[in-house]
Amino acid sequence: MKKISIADIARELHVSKTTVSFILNGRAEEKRIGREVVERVQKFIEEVGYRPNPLAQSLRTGKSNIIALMVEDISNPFFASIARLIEDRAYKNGYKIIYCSTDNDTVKTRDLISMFRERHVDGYIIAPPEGIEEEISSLIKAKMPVVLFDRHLQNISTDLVEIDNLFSTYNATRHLIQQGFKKIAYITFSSNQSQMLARLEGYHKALEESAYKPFLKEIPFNQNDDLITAPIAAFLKKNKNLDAVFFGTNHVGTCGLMVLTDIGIKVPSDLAVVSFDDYNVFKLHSPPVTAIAQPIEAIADNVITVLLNRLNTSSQHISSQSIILKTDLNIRASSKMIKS
Amino acid sequence: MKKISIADIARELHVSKTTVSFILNGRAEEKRIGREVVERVQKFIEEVGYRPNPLAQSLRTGKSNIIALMVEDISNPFFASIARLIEDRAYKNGYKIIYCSTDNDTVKTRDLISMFRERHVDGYIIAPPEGIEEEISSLIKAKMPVVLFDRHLQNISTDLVEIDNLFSTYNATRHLIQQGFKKIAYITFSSNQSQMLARLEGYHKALEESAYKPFLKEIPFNQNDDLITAPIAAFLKKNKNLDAVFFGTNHVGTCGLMVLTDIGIKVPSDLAVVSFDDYNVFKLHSPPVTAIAQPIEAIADNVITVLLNRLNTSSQHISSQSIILKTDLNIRASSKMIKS
DNA sequence: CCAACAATTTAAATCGGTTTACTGATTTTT
DNA sequence: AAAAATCAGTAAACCGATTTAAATTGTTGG
Repeated sequence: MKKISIADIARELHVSKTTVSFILNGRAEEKRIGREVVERVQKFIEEVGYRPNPLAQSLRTGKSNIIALMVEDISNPFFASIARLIEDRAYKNGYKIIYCSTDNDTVKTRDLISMFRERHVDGYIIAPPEGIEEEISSLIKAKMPVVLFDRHLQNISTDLVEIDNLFSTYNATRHLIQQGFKKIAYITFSSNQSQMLARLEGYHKALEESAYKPFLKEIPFNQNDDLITAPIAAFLKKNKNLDAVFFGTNHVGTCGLMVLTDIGIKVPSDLAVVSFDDYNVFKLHSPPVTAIAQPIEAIADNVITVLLNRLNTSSQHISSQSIILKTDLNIRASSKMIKS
Repeated sequence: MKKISIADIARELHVSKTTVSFILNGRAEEKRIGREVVERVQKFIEEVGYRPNPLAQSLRTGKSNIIALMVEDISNPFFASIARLIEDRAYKNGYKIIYCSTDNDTVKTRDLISMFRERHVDGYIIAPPEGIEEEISSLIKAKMPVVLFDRHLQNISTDLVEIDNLFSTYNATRHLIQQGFKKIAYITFSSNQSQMLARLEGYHKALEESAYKPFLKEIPFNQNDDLITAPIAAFLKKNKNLDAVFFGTNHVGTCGLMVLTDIGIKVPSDLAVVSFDDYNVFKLHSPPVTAIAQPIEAIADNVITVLLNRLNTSSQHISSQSIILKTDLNIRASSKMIKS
């Protein structure tokens, strides 16, 4: 019992492939296929459970019903959660997701994009690393739907879903200041990605307003936790007089907490902590850690909605939109610190 | 500058498509294509940066260079981490990953498998929900490489990578008993999946050896945290005399910790805690929580190695293998509890 | 009765590769 | 010198759909 093809159906029912194809694609009316023929074909298709070969379809039409999802690292809970939500919506709309982790690696990302192009994926959802402006531009020029999220690229105008990074860190830093903290460090990955720059700027802005001195530690991006904890530990040991520390991403945040636990610094009595992104780790930490919660559901929802709209051709010529979402500052460290 | 096809090359160089195809596929030698021709073609291909259309290739050959990865939930850190490691190896070997979350939903999984079949994916990596024995059998019968992991299915003989679940919980429960705990509860998802049954059995076995009474709470599988925390809270309130609780999965574990925090039960002074799976949440909890660590890297590594071997046709007829990996019991709760 | 037109239906081209089966020329074997 | 084998390469079929352009058949008006 081999797979049955459109030709088999045509032969069996003594009609042409063309007729069957038209019926399959709902163009029977338009193509004035007779009532009786349509019914016969549909009945037969139903009976044998025929499903067209998507590869052949893709080859002919250029559409693959596949969406490429490119994130920094699928094992990062932020991206994993978003991937999950996007996946659900995509499948419900007849699209599959083919994903990959870019590691913020420009060369790798370039390769991946060109592979996806070859495979004729229908659309792209990308948290772009720096330096791939050209490839993205090229995709856009080729009329490919591209939705960026989490960060944007200079001079690239395409659909975008982001959060208000600058305000988020500004606001959280101000919160620390209002709590009486003065020596507030900011520890983050060194990166020129838009969201990272904006976050850093928010921190600086808040400090400047109070004329406080910044304590900045930038760590090279890496997947290996040891290469993150080590510099954090070194930094904290060198700056023992800090009274608060702000972690710029969830990954840095968890690594940071590990260091604090390790070297026996108590939160928040010894050192107040705030982190970007809000996860179980921060909620369950005792006492719980204040964190900036990104609206994961809203981000995923907007991303996939925008992309699906583009794919439905209806909104082909609508100019690209930028959606900026708000974050929540979940204030948790209960014990307010009073510096003498 | 449109995409260039094999026909274009043939025309340009005054050779046949066949010749070009043979050269592309490294069969020039075998097909006795002349040195000079091979070089001319290769040079041209290099120059124009020609890459064959994978869709056309797939259509003809039936191979897609795509691996389907079906997990319970990609946003679960256990699966996300494994996905990440698998992804790396797959891409390095010229395969792409198309993934989906099954939600342990039989119907959904069935649909997904049939979609993947239509798309002619080359191999499957599956953490199977119950009730899809038939589909898996059918895949195997069709000579599709299938690697199951995390759990297995009754009467299905295919490659498998698992951990020693029974021993893991047995061992951890014994550890609790040795610490002097007597009323040890086990909270888990209600499930007939092999790994869940084995874990439960390990717990029971250890208790029986000491003739202790089991306290079991099974919660319906769900993605929604509220539907997990609520029953846990209810259970704990009903059984105030417990002195230890064992969480059967990382998800139940994190939800469990939330409940404990919520209702103000101190770990481990009020209640000792052990969880299956070891994550930041448990490491960073203060005091840190004892947990069973699955060897994520080893699991991913074995899974993809086995699959890649199968795909390399060489090991076509080698009978299927089951790999059972060991876990680590990371003992953390320092304060030993002395019951009077 | 024939042209014009509409209503159905279809042959054939196409997408871009791979593979089978074959050709024509040269060389070796018998 | 005829037959067989080797060499170098190619035409055409094929994978399974979509789509264009055209062919049939039936109807109507002049």
